[in-house]
This record gives sequence, structure tokens and C-alpha cells, in this order.
Amino acid sequence: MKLKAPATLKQIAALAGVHTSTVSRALDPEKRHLVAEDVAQRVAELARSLAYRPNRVATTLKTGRSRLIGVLLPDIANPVFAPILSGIAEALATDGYAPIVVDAGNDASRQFAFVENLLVQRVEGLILATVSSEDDVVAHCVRRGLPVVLVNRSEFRNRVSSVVSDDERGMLIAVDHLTSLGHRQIGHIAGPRNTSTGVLRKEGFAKAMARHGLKGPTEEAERFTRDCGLAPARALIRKAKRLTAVVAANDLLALGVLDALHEMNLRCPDDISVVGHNDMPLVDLISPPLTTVRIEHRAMGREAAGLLLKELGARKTASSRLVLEPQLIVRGSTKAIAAVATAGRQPSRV
Amino acid sequence: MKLKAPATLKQIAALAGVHTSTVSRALDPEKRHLVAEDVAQRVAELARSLAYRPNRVATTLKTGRSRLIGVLLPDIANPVFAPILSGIAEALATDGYAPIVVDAGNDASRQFAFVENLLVQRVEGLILATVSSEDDVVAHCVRRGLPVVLVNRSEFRNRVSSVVSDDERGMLIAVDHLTSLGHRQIGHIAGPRNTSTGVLRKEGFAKAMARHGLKGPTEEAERFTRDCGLAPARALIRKAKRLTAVVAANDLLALGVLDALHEMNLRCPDDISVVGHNDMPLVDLISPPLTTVRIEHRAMGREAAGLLLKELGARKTASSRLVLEPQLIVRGSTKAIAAVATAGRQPSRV
DNA sequence: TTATAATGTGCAATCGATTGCATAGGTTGA
DNA sequence: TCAACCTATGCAATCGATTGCACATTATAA
Repeated sequence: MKLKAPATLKQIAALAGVHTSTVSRALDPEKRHLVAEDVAQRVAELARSLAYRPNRVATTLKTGRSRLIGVLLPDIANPVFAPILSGIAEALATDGYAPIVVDAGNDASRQFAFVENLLVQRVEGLILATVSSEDDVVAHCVRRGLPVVLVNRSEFRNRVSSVVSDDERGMLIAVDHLTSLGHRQIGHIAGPRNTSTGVLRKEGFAKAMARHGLKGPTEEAERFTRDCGLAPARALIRKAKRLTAVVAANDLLALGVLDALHEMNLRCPDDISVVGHNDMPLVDLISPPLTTVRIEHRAMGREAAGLLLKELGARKTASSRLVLEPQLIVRGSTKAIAAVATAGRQPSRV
Repeated sequence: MKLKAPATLKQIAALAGVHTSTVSRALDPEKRHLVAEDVAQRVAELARSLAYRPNRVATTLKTGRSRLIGVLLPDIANPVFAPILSGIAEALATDGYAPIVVDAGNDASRQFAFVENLLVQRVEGLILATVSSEDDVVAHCVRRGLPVVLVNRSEFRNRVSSVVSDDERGMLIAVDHLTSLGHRQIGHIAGPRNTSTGVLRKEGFAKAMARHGLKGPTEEAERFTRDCGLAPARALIRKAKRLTAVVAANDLLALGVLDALHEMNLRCPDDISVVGHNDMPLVDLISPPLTTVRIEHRAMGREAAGLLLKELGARKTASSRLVLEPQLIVRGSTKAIAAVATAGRQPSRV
């Protein structure tokens, strides 16, 4: 298949009877004033009638600006990334940029390969949703001077900018919600310790509990998946006999908790209340509908893209950190403790 | 921020003491034989030590091949597109291609703008998941000679290649499942009539019913969303008093049906069985777990990308149409009719 | 009127890689 | 020994747009 070749500067120049450089200037809003008004008009008219679009590839070659941004996701199939991506694409589009999306997985060496590939495409910057706490990919980009913004997760060393949810605050409102319902024996299923979200939420949980003079048991999940939530949930419930509530580090882990409860013949929320994190699609539909901490993923993506664009424009920018406010969404998986007591938790526990 | 400039052919040439053209040939597997063995070795060695990567932009400018494929999605946030995208990315990567993803919405004029934007980036082809039955974007691409493959949805005029699920068959297995459970009063919530999936599944439903000598009422949803499923579901249930099952044109609509049942104090599956379509993530988790027709979206994406790559290679290809086999996934939202009768449907309906 | 400044255009190099053509050696055969 | 032929390499144009510099023309000031 052969594309109909689009118009070039040269053709317009020939038709207008001027040099290509004049055409180039006439069509660049920043340089239009260098060109006589009548010529500019004529050229603009011609360009319009020929449906001229500058060849972005040629422009990129000359100027080094590709107007492409690489986006690395750890797992496209994870529903939280869809709105992030959507927000990124939206924000980039306003400046004529477009994202190249890569489903890079969690494996560092594969990620390197993908980053190399993106660099070959001459992306101007990277948005990473993949970082672990000490990320080599980030180090690599910093070394090469490639602008990077982290989204959703962040690094501990603040080498680059990031846009994240306030993880500690998220845990605080979750714990406050539970205590206000009378819960005191609250456990936590933490995310992997090599992710900022895993660590910060765990710390946030501990701090929030401390504010109420409480201390709750914690079990760590290996990864943020439903399956990986099952084992730690079992362990948690078995160890802490008097537990009345569990806060999970994200919704998928919360689903794992529900699986564990089911397995152990415990009811949610009658025996144990459960709180998730993210408010991903469909968690309002499960049984019981999940009480969770909502994160504005779309806004997060938008902000991350905006930040990156800003950094592309600036010569040098201090890395900044944007923290979004989470919001508690109360649904059916949490319930007042009074009810728990009368609902006869002990019997069902043997 | 400034990038450390990567190595160029010229630098390697200088170091190797040969001309750039020799370096170019030495590094191109197809042309390596034109170059003396020792020189080729030396150049390859040098290239490796400098971590040389050809500047794709320059190559594109010269050869016209960008190795980028544009992907137009109607709605990134819809969970079915994640695996499609993932499959596309995977298949493209094997040939060194990468996707540029655009969340183009359903609005035709916006879609045009996005396509223009992609053309400016010199994408070599397009994968559209957006098409409506008579799609102007397709017409536009065909006119410009841009290779296009449709995925998930197709056109009625077979102007371009497509990869879709066998929609009729999907409805057949859904209806067969229900009839085997004893259902005879089965309704259908159809998708929008400007999508192939909407129309074909509706037809498939009618045909499947006819095979059993049945005829079922149908209501059409305006769009494939949970919200848009609510109203037609209400209407359907109100009109067809003796309905015992509903087949929805996709999972989101099925969720709308569940919402409607809930609202009307009907139970699923005890009062009414519900079947969805797509088997999108998490529908196994809702209450009741959704019986649905599974489509291999990932494979669909992979095949579509493969098809496009094949067409890029060929001079001229007849448009082909790849139809994938769907599979019924039986879960908790469907139940034998006998149980329905004894479960006392009439009372709860008053 | 002449020197000076301002304005509008053109020239040509450049970004980095590719490729048809030319050519310098070297080989072969008669 | 010389023509005919290979082989390996270099030369230079090219893709399309951008941009510093130079030049020509006109406007302004003295």
C-alpha cells in the first residue's frame, strides 16, 4: 500500500514563488512577523488549500523535539492504569504531544529494553508508573538527562518529580472511619515493601492507629494482586483472634481478604469490616460493596503529564512532588462494632 | 534539561577511519556482506562500545518508515480495551514497532483530528477499535491509502481488514445455555445500532432463539455502559412479565440489568438469570458472579497487530476478516428454570 | 543627498541515516 | 602483460524542515 504523498514546504514555496525558508517562517506563528503581510497571507492560503501539515519527523530531526512522551506501565490490564493513561493522554494532547504506551511489566531488565526502545523513538520524556523504591530505570534516565515524572508510585530519593496520592492521609481517613464505628482491633494487609505505596500506607496505618492510642497487626503481601492478598489475610486473621476490621493497601488485596473471610466462614461486614484503597471500577458491585479510599487516578495522570510538559519547557527544574487528596467512599463492607458484638462473632469463630 | 547526545554514524565512522556509508552498511545485516569482514567487525565492536542506536527519526525521514502504529480507542477506561491494547503492543514489539495510543472518544470530528495528528507523526498504519457501522474515519484512511485494521468492531462494507469475535456464535452459546437450563422467556438488551457488535449480537440473539422456535423481546441501549443498560432493562422487564432470563450485549449492560433487578426487588439468578458478553475483569467477583461469553481480547489485539504488520509488508492485500471463537463462562448469574419456578417468582413480582 | 537603520528574502548548512553511482585496487584468465 | 571483472569503499544527493547569516531594498535621519 502506498500513501498519497502529503504537501511539503518546497511545493508551497514553488507555488508561492518564494524560498522554502520564507514559507517556513510564514507558517510559524512565532516568526510570521518577519515576513511581509501579503506574502504570509498567500502562503497561509496555499498551505490551507494543500492541507499542508509539517512533517513532524523532519522537524524532529532538525530540532530534536519529537513531541512524544513514553509511558511505562507495570500492567496495562490493571484497571487503575486506564484512567491514569486517559488523563495523561488528555493533558498531552493539549500541547500537541502524544504518549507512546508500553506495558513493561515489573521486571527491571525488560523495562530497560523498553526504555531503550523509547529513546530510539526520541521520546522527549518519560512517565513511569512502574517504579519501585530504588529504581534503576530512574537512575538510568537521570544519568542520561531524560526528563521523568513518576505517577502513582514515587521514589524515596527525590531525584525526579512525582504525582501521587497522599497515602498516609488515605490510611488516616480509613482508620478514622473504622474507629468512629467503634473498631479498635484493626489489622493491615500491606503492599510489597519495594513500592512506595506499600511502605507509605503501612506507615500511614501505624501512625493513624497511634493517634488513637492503638497498634494493629500487619501482614505484607508480595504483590498487589487478589491472589497475593489471600495468604497474609489468612495469617492476620488467625493470629489476631479479636480482629474486627482489616485495612488493605489496595482494592485487589481487599478482594483477597474477602476471599480469606469466605474461606474461613466469616462474614463481611458482620464479622469483620474491610476497607480497600483505589476505588477501582466495579468494587461497588461486589458483595458486599467495598468501602475504599478513592484516588483520582485520572487527575493524577493529567497532573503528571502537565508536570512533565512544564519540565520540558524549563531549562532546569527542581523536582517537585504533587500530592493529591484521597477521599473515603463508604459502602457496605464496613459496619459499626456494636453490630458486630451482637451479631455473635464468637460462635462463628468456634 | 539536556540530553547527553547519543553516538552517531559519523562518530563511529571517524573512530573506525571509514566513511559513514561503510558504517551504515556494516551495521545493516542485509548489507553487511558488502563490507570487508575485518572492517565490519571493527565497526560492530565500536558501535557496541558506544552503545550506538540508529536515530530512528533520521531513518524515518529517509526511508519513510516510522515503525509507529496508531491505535484509536473509543474509551480507554473501558476495561475490555486494556487486554486488546496489551496484545497489540506485544505483537508490534516483536517487529520493532510501537503503538501510539489515542483515547479518541465516539465523536467523529474529534476522531478526525486525532487521525490527522497521528498522520503528522507519520504512523505507518492504524488499528481502530472505534468504528461505527459506516465509518467516515475508515473512508478517510482508505482514501489516503493508510493501512487500517479494525479490532473488536467491524464495518459492514469490508473495505479493510478486521479481527472480531464471532458475535452471532457468542449469542448462540448464550441462548443455548439458557434453554438447556429450561428458560424460554428470554430477553435481550442490545448494544447501539451503529456498532457492528450491537447489530450482530442482536441478530445472533434472534437467530439463536429462532432455532429453538422462540422469539424474545429486545430493548436497545444507547451506549455500551452500565448506566445506559438500566433504562432498557427496566423497560424489558416491565413489558415482558414472564421473563426468566436476559442476555445482554456486553458485560457493562449486564451490570445495568443487575442494577435494574436490584431496583425492582428481583433477585438474580433466582428470579431472572443474566448473561453478559466479554468476560471483562472482575465480573467474576460481583454478586452474583456473572455468567458471560468470553472473548479473547488479548489474542484479538495480537492478531490485529499481526495482520497490520503483514499488510505493511505486502504491496497490496485483499482485506481479510479474522473471526475468533468465543467461549461461554458459566458462573452464578444463571440458574435452571425449575429452581425459578419453585423459588416463587410470582410472589416477589406481585 | 548621503549615511544609517530597518525590513524582507534568499542562501546554504544542518539534523542523521540511506543508497545509487563512481572509483581505486586487486584478481583472474588468456 | 593487459583486458575484463570483482570487491570494498567513498562520494554526494536525498528525505523535509529550520535558522544564522548575508544581501537587497526601502525607509529614516541628518
